[in-house]
Amino acid sequence: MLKGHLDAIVLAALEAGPAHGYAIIEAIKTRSSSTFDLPEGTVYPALHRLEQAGLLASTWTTPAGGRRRRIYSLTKAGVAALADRRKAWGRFSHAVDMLLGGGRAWPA
Amino acid sequence: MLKGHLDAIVLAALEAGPAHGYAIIEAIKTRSSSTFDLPEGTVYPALHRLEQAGLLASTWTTPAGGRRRRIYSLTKAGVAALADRRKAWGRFSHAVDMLLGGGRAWPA
DNA sequence: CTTCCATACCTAGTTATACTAGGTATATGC
DNA sequence: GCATATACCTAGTATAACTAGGTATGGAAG
Repeated sequence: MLKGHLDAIVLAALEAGPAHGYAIIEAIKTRSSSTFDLPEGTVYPALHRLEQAGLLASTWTTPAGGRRRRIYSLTKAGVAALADRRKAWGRFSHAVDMLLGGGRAWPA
Repeated sequence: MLKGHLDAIVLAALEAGPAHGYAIIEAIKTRSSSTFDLPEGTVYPALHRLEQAGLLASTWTTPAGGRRRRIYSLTKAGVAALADRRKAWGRFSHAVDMLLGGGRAWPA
């Protein structure tokens, strides 16, 4: 369960350049060493949501002798949102690390 | 949004010893440097859920001249679950770090 | 040559979870 | 005596992730 962090992951996947949905899924799987093998039903709606929110833009392409693809790229707002999400992830994961790392006794 | 990780946080808060709900909320706030200032409506239902699942046990106490408190403690299953959740968090956060840390170009 | 798999997209509906917004009650400080 | 902090609770809401389907093409295997 990625709840709340999927957007950041998808945005980050597009940081290196535009890509289509299926490639994004593969990239997330590869770059997470298969920790995240996301079903399409998770990623496609997320892409639509992010486009709706103005963080992504898309165009249809049909490569020579290929299937139609929808290419997504980060908008300016998307780049900014990614930076925000990264900071939020840093704060979040640091806080959880503190809480889980613990094992200290209760403060008096 | 803590989705999916709240259980681990609550279980970890009880690792150092039994405590009541309100104290757990305070401890989470303190030990996360106020990153997590969880509303009661989040924590109490979570405690009930975890008790229902057999990961926590509770007893009522009334300290001298005090309000009634429900003291929660980890069960054996709760200790085991915490260990699992910790591992899951490690895998999860490491994977997200890889994905967000990136910025590399697409592999050919 | 056809059958299967990988590619590539989609959505309606379910589920689970965190949160909102209330409510109750006691002890303490001003 | 009134506000604040302590201490508990629950019904309802929002929404995100996932399940489980559906469509269609290209290439490989048989």
